[in-house]
Amino acid sequence: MSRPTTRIRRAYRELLDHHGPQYWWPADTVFEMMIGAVLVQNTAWTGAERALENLRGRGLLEPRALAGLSPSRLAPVIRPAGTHGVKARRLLAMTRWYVGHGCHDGLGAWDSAALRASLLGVHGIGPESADAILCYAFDRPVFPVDAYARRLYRRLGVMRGGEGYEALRAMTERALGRDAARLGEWHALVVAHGKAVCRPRPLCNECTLARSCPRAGLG
DNA sequence: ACCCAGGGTCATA
DNA sequence: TATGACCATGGG
Repeated sequence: MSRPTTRIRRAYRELLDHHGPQYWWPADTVFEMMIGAVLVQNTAWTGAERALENLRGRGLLEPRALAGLSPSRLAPVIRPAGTHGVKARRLLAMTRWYVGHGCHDGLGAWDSAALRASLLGVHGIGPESADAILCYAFDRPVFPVDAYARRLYRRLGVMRGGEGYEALRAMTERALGRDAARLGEWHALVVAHGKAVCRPRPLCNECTLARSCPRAGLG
């Protein structure tokens, strides 16, 4: 039995070899990435992407433009992302925060801990969204722990059972190093693997981590 | 007709 | 702190 850090490093190598670089996060600007992080919550990326295109077509990927909208005007625009009522409020809260703190230039100088704490104070931004934003938009070395990561870690045997979000995040950052690009790549690979293996059935037969899928019937 | 998807908030015990 | 209801569309 190897140590958790060793297993995670080995899995990283396997998934990178098998799936290749994922080139995440798909966004042209910091603000667009942040919008995507909210839109994709508990939703397939295809829906978030449609909502994003609707926003783009109306010039609403500009913070100032978006900030001028009411929730009831914004909601129908992002409808394909699902839960559009709550997401409209969340996007506006996040936009107010972003503009109010000087956008990217004003926020870039903050240290990671302060930036994280501030993000968590925004309505609609929880641990995973905050860490995704830190990692992909602000290039900070943090790992966003999602449902796919929990499933994979369980099957890799690096979890005993009730580890919380912070424990898994710390474990991963210890295993892969405090490197934003590497942690971001790992998060993307974990999602790619989860989607390939778990839906609708194992599509990823040659992947040696196929047994990490709870629905694969392999354990 | 289900089940789920790159979560988070809020109320309740 | 720990569950559970709720949000809501689109694809399998």
